[in-house]
Amino acid sequence: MMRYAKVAVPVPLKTEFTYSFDPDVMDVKPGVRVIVPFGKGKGNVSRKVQAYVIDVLDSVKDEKFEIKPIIRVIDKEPLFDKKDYDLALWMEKFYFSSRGEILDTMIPGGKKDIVFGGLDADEAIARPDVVLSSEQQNAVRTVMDGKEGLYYIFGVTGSGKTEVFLRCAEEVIAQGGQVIYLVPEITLTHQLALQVMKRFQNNVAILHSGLTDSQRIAQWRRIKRSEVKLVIGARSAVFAPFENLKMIIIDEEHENSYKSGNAPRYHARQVAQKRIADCKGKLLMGSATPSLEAWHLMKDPSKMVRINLTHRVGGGSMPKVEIADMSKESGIFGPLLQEKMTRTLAKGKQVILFLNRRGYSYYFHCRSCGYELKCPHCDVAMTYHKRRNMLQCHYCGHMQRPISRCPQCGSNDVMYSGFGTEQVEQELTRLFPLYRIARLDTDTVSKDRSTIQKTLSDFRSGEIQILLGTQMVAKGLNFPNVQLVGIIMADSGLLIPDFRAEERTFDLLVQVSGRSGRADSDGEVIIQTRTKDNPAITFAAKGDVQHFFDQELSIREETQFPPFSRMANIVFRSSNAQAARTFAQSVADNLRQNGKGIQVYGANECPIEKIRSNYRFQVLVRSKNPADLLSSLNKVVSSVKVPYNVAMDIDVDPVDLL
DNA sequence: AGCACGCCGACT
DNA sequence: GTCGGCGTGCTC
Repeated sequence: MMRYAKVAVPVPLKTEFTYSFDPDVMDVKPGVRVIVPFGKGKGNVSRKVQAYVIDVLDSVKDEKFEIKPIIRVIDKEPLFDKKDYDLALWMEKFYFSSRGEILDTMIPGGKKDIVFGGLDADEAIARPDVVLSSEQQNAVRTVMDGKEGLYYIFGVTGSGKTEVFLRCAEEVIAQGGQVIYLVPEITLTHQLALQVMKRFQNNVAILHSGLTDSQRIAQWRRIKRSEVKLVIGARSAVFAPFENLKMIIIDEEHENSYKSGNAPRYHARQVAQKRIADCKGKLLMGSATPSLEAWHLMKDPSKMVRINLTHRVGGGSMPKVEIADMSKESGIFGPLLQEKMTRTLAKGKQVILFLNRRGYSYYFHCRSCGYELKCPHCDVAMTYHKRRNMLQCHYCGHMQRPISRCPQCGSNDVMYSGFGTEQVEQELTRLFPLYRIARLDTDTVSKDRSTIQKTLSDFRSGEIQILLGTQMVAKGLNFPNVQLVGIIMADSGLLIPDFRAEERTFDLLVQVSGRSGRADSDGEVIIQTRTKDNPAITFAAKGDVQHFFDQELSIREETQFPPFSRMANIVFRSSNAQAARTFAQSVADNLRQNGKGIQVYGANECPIEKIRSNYRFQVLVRSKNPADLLSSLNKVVSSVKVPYNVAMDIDVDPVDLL
């Protein structure tokens, strides 16, 4: 007798599909993965996809479609249970994704996080015998003796948050609980993994990017069988299927990598909150620069308990920060930074330089007709890479030969302007010919992974004196001999049309500054900027984190931006601009008419109007009440029919609006 | 999403 | 004449 299985397929369809199987031949039960034929495939044969078994039925009412048989069963034992599935359903409602795609994200072996990493850990995992400062001890006690709920370790860079996290984890485990420890993608390295492994021995499972699918599944099973008590991993580790979960730790809570950029656009912090509420556990987060969402919650201790760590533990103190006004300068290095570099290097100390742009130069611009060169597929300027002698689009990767005359009017009066790390490196070799310089950005690293480790160990040993890089040098580095950090262009992120531009700039400045003076009291930071009065810059220079966040928070309150409202960004994309615009407009109208308690903006072009030859429009929806936002979106989304040539992507709680 | 089918333009 | 562009439809 045939039986039937309801399965979820990893496609953006919110329906479950029914397949048949012979129970004498196959052991199909809820929670296992199966391979099923699905839709049309190459050469008229259905394509085979991995699907997730939700339910098993004895009979099925007469359906008008053909029921195909399951091809094979992948797992002997279930990989997910009712609780995991319930979480998937919660996410389906919350993030407007499909259960199939969500399960595919939750469970290893499906879609994997594309992770790029390899830096040293910020605060090397201390030996367990290390003596905690009284602040740290107090932090551990506050968390462990408190009741279930949300806790935040707000501590300056280098204040020993990691050690507090690990002590709390140890205590929870000692009490029989299980712990998930989330770190930003970039932090999860072999080194950190080894150290955590040493400390927690065989009680730990590490979900990192280097694992193969089968290794990931093996780790997942160990978690499910409670063979381990601690999981450490990036964003998706928040789904680790512990039966007795009691604590989730989120290190560097403000990091954007906790928000997924595609398919189920979930935020790990949000999912963590949900899981913690369900299991009555504790959510422990920490950062030197909290997200405004967290900062807002901390204002009310009944919602989130804030614990301050005010001192550096490595013997260093906070660096002295100076702003260098570049509004009247034309070069890359102003006199102040150049002079400080000369002095620092002469003392035998090291320098880190930060610039958030790679490549050689940015804008190709014709001075006679005003033409600006853009990528043919994207609404983005092409970047010139000198070593490769190529123009490259940093969005789609398109490359073309550089040009020397204007393609529009033929004039030779053209120029490239704006500089990136490649040009800075060239300038450095000219200015400081006696020192060894290394550049760390995706261009120098993508070649192979070992270069990054080599560069860092050469820097640590002092063989390299100047380390120049993008985001990659902004966080996670802890080099005691670094006494000067130079931020070459602090305002580069402020021009982006996004309500979080200042918050992000501030975070970055504080984090980069934190690389200086880790081991002594003479650390210095020079912030070069053309907008010296911007609050993100002035507050970062003063190291005044609290006042910046308070001020930013009151602006958000006045303007009713998050965290004082909830937002969704609906993006419509199509190779046919008119189709995208028309449909976006109709959804916007529909929302205005049928939504309740929401504000609707648009439809408008996205700030980046075109990416990969897709024209993009957006509708922004916002509400004071998250339930109104979700129900309005739900009502409209389920009633509209998305045209076949338009893709609609709903991003709830977006981290950027580009 | 991913793929096939089917109908119109410009090319070895 | 065919190759291939993208508009349309469907997935148990």
